[in-house]
Amino acid sequence: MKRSIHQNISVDCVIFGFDSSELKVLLVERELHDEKTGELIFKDRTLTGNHIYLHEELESAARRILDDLTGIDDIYLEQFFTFGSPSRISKEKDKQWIRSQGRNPDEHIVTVGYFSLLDINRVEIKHKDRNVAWYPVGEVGELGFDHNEILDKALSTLRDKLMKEPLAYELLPDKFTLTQMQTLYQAIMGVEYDKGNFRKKVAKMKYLIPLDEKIVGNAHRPPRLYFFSRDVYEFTRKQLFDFSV
Amino acid sequence: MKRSIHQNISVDCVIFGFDSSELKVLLVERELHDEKTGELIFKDRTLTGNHIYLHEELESAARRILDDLTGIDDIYLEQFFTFGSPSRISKEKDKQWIRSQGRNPDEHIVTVGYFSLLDINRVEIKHKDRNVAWYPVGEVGELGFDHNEILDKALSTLRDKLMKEPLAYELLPDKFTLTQMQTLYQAIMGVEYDKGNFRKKVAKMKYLIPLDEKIVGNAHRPPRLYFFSRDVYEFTRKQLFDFSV
DNA sequence: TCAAAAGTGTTTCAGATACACCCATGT
DNA sequence: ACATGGGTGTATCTGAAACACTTTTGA
Repeated sequence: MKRSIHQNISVDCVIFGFDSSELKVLLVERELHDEKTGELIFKDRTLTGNHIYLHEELESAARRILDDLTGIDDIYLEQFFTFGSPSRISKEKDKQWIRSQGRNPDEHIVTVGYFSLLDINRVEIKHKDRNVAWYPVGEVGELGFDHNEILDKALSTLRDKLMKEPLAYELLPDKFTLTQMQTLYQAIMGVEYDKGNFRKKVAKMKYLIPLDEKIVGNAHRPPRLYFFSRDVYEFTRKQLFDFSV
Repeated sequence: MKRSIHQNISVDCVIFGFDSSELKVLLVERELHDEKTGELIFKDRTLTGNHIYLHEELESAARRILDDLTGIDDIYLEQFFTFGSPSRISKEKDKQWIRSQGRNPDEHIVTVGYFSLLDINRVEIKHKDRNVAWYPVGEVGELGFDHNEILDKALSTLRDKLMKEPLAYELLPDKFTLTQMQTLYQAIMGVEYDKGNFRKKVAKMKYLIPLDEKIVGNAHRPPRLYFFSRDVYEFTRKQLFDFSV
């Protein structure tokens, strides 16, 4: 069965990953070749996105894209902003690209931005027909369409949320060390934290549970592993809520 | 010149106002009458919204709605979420209503939510063909479509933003007293604040500038008037930014 | 002169910050 | 034994919160 799509509505996904030192984003390579000569006209990168189907939930459309790309279906996902400027497609190369896809570059397409967080090591990126790779968020260069703007907005939303919710575990392995976690916070927030104070804060978060396991073979004192307990988190959140005012 | 519209994309505006004691929202009355008998089938309220034009900025579409309704064109406006569930139009009366407008209730319409803040006394609501009125946010009842959900999301976004930015002045008259401001915060946040502590905080906000003017005739000690200086605000924000790590 | 709202000052307490120090491991 | 990152403890400072108090007006 073939489903019809919304011509004017798409979803773009900003997929963040963390590789133990840097925050990275998943980008798709875009190459335009001359139809006749096969000569390369340009080569750059874009976020991953797609049109939504008629009668499809926005979030489902985003999950569909993520699943296609990563094969994982339980990824953290969050809508952050909708971009609908008519000048979203204004650069000449974007128009060329759209024409090469048999589509009309003068269409006015509104796109709903989602960002997702995942442990970079969980994923074996599916190549399919296009090249997909991780890029440090600070070194993405000029992306296609308005995707630099979309990435920036995703990043600032991520920073805001990270200050309010313990999202770090979404980007880290199931078991992680506090140094990994601190590095992650520093990479995303762009600031340095005091080790002692950072750990004191974590100690107050009862949903970050220390294990007896340790990592050995580091040529240093082996660090303790922690994991995030969703149960405890939900429970303490409810408690907080109940007693507020 | 007639502009074509996007069939599947609309903008909904949650317009907040404050009347010196309560937070209110602007709603449009919706009445459906039987075509033949003229008998009233139902009567309820909805937010204000409309389809966007092809090649129109989302924010412009929202401003167009606001301007039509209030005649004011410099209103604070902020996108907060996009609603695209295919079940947005599922209640029978919503379908009836849409049919009565000559439209198809099975269309899948994605709507971008904006909320705006304005001094309730600035506005002389234009009636046009429909009844428009202010309702306390806690007493809106069951709205049409998914508009209760949209209103809730707008409210929680407003609360979040109010904790980070001095938005209060958007809802207050140009000159306002600190008691008015405190009442506003309490109305929106749903908590009580200590008078002394509230004023201490305000004293630290250099962009809230006390005037020599006072309001007389209150049968009490006349309160001092304050106003919000955007210039000072921008300046101190930049300063803060410059010195942050 | 009294009621009521405007406005100020003081004390206390929790949490943030800075920073010094000890611990465990591989080389 | 020592370098290095892991991990803990303590002193200080800031700001939030609680609350008592004074001031100014109209009635």
